[in-house]
Amino acid sequence: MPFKLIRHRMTRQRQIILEVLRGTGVHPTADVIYEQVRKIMPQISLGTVYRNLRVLTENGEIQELSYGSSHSRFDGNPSDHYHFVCRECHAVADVNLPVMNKINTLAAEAVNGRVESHRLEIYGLCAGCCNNNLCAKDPD
Amino acid sequence: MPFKLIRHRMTRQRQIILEVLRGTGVHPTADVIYEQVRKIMPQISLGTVYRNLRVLTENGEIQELSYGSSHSRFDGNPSDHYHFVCRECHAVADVNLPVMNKINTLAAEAVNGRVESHRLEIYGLCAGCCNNNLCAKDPD
DNA sequence: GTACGTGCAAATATTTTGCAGCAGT
DNA sequence: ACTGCTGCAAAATATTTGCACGTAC
Repeated sequence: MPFKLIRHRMTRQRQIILEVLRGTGVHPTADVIYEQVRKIMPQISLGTVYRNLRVLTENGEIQELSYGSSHSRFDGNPSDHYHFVCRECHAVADVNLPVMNKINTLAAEAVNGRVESHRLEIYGLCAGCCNNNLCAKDPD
Repeated sequence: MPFKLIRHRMTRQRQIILEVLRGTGVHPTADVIYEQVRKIMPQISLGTVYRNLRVLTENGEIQELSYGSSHSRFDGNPSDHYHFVCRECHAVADVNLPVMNKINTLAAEAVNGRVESHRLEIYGLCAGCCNNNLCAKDPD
């Protein structure tokens, strides 16, 4: 038997992590999630947060986003959608733009292999950073 | 004077790193670049490779790509283009698809702030992994 | 009862940085 | 000569993991 079916359990830790992620509009990093969850369950460990984020991602209940280099961010909304990333404060927000399935069709002609999905990120300045006079200047 | 102009020097190390990046079709990680450069200049240090990758990225001479979580990859082609990422072997390849500027226009209407650019990644199975019978199965 | 999950702490992996001497312009 | 750059090694960051005990099912 090459594959073993793991029967995941819904522990209190996993449940709280999921609730925190679903209840926030920002797309927090693992340690921000850790801090949030600790307010509800102070004894949780960071390792548990990472393990659960992995399990939830593999289950398709949340999604992992990685922009810039360093740390990952997580999104409690598992459905396919696009993101906006602020080049100044690095905030990540959902973009209210329909998913363009046509991109997969177009890409399939240009790629040697099988196209399954795509990921689109919009970059720029968020409203907050824009108001800090940054929008007066040209982009770097 | 809030900004200081740094006058970068073209050292032999920087030059070799740039040549290695421009001479490869793959999009290598920092330590792969390090190994390549060491064949030409064995005494170079990993810290120098990281410092130069940063400077070159800031200068717009190369670009940094980050998919999945862990390590960054670098692309010796600084012009705007899209990438294909294999979900199995994580190889990254250029996609021969024109840049769709219209996406910025569309996004500008859906975003609160200033849209400057976008990044598009196509996901799927590369030709090699496809041939390993993986294309017979449905995606996970 | 079984075996997945947890907290803790140590281990990994990746990237950054302080420092004294080196080298591009 | 000025100041950025280098190699080295240590530090900082982010994430993973071994282990013994705990708990969902």
